[in-house]
Amino acid sequence: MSTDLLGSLNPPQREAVTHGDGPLLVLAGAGSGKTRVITHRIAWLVQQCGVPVREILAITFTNKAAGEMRERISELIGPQSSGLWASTFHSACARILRIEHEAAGYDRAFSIYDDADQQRIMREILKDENIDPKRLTPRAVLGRISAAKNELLHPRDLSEQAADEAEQGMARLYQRYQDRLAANQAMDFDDLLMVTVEMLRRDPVVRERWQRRFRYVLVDEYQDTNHAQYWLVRILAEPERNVMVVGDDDQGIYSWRGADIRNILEFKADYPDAVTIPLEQNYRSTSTILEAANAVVRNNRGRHPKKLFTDRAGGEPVSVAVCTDEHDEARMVVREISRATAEGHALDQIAVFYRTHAQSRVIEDQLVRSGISYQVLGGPRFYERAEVKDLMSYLRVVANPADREAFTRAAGSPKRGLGPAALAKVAEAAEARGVPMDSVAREPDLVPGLNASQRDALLGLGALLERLRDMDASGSPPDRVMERAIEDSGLREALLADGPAEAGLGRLDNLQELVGVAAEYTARADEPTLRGFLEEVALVSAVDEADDDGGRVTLMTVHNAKGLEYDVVMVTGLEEGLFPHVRSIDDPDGLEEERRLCYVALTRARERLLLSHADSRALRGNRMYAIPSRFIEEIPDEALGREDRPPRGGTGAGVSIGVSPFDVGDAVVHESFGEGVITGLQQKGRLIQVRFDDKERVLMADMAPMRRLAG
DNA sequence: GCTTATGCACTTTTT
DNA sequence: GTGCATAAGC
Repeated sequence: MSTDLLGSLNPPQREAVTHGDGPLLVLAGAGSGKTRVITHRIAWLVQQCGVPVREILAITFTNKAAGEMRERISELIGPQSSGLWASTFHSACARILRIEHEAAGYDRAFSIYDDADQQRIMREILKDENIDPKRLTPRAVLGRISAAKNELLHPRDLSEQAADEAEQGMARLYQRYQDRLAANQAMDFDDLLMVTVEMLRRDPVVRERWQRRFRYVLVDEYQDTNHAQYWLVRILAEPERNVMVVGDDDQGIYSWRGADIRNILEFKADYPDAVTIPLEQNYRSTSTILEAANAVVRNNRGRHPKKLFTDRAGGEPVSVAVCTDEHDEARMVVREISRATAEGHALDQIAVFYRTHAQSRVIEDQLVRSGISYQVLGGPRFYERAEVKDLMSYLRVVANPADREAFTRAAGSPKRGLGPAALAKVAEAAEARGVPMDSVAREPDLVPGLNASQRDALLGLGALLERLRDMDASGSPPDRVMERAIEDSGLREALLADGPAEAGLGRLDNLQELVGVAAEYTARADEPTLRGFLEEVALVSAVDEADDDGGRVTLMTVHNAKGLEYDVVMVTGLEEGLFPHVRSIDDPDGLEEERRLCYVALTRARERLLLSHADSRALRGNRMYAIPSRFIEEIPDEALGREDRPPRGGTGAGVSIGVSPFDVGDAVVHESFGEGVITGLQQKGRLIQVRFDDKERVLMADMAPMRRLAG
């Protein structure tokens, strides 16, 4: 068996798999078989070292990756693999917290709040604080709170560090937000990590229990871990230090989410005796694709120098499509998909990438017209659909009576005459008595100021929730509870009654699908519970929702593409200001992250890589002129299969056009936008920012129909 | 309380 | 061009 386990591995892979105890850092380049190394190492630990499967914790970036890992390990070691913990950081923490909820200070049935829940709460807090939501958006505040949590900072820490009034205010908003979550027995995504880490730090009994439990910790995509995740790994691995981290500093693309690339760059400092093993042989891409990707990322400083190689010599040249605008680009995408399928590539082996979600619509339009079936990752998600959230809110409040957000949503849908004003009264009455909203609902006479029909509606809702809770308590599976909720709440009736029949039916189908998901969960789980189901649903990611056997082309942002691979990859919108994005273009670190993002995109391709850019693109309603991304310039001509670049648009790309005729402060007049003032130059004057009456635009210096005003 | 109309902000990336 | 939030009307 051991020969089987190692036979398919190259020497460095084998070294990583058979590494003894102690810290191990695997620097795994793109496509170097890191998943293989992790799965085989787990099998090795179990079979050769006699490590019980339940003592291994494997952390992956998505639930889908975790599922695939479990599958592959099961192929290696058989049914005992079912005892393995392979999950994301967030899922692992949620699971630990359900068990240790008392030590953590939460109900066992705590709710997990998603982005929409967070926004709603923050909007209300800002309103209550009389803060103009235009001056300070809920999103911005939540971003700051998230950053603080990732650094394991509490409101009081923020308050102590505050340098001015504004920061003091932020600390206050953070505190109010936490109070609100606590009142609902709820955690947001960041809390899952932070609460777990703090519990482990605070409580030696709990800490030792989990340290003994997980004697081996393996972490994938380590370059994208944040401070909280870093500490979680460090604490769990502390006594025995059997920690293996796998990552690639060239693929760190989540710094904006608190990921700290230093975690991987400084692993050796944390664990001086760590063994470092580089995996540099790429098994995925042709050498041409690899050459292009390497050439781009080589322009970054502050990275582990490495040289990926492959023995898949040659391959098709990387091609660059120059399009007139985004519609032209979309048609090109369709043509290339048709060409690839005609040449024998399956649709599910073709992917289209873009920097921002907004770019997907135009491409989707063309795909629909051509009848090519596709899926969009991270678009409007199933679990974010209104009717799905409505149904989920019934289940959430059944599982966690303290969850007022869920109660409020359930009460409002379907319409039963309970509006915001009435529900505020219910919340107030619940607050005053210190009981959940639905126990107030069962005694509506306690709520002052309601009319008779509202009291009836509340009574009915309270009774329904009680029935559903009884079902759950007596062991009815989640899908049965759900069916009852759809019927008795009137959701079904409301969906059938309102709007065009097809729309209502479509939404009802979504609810049926949700019931199906629950039934599937019930069949699969060891101990199916409503709580367990809700948790699973709360933690699904965009990539988890993808299906890869549908025979469809997949569209996604480059961020979503991490860890995936396709025969044919198209990277669209490679334009200055879009990719690299304007928001990072003037910041050296931001620009390097954009470049890593580009590296991730290019290295997803196995056989064929197509890049495209458009001369003009409609953005936020107005049309912008664009020049090709510098990342295209960074790809050597040989990889593009040509000695000379084709001439384009008068001036050759990559050729300096000399001194811009415009300078900051110049007054100008544009053929269609009228008079304006130059406010900035980018790209050595090739791009100019102009402030017109209505808004600021970025134009190409040598193409815009514009001249300086004399004077 | 609910439905419809208008305006305005949106677009970086997400567990 | 869109979707969302607030405002006005029923």
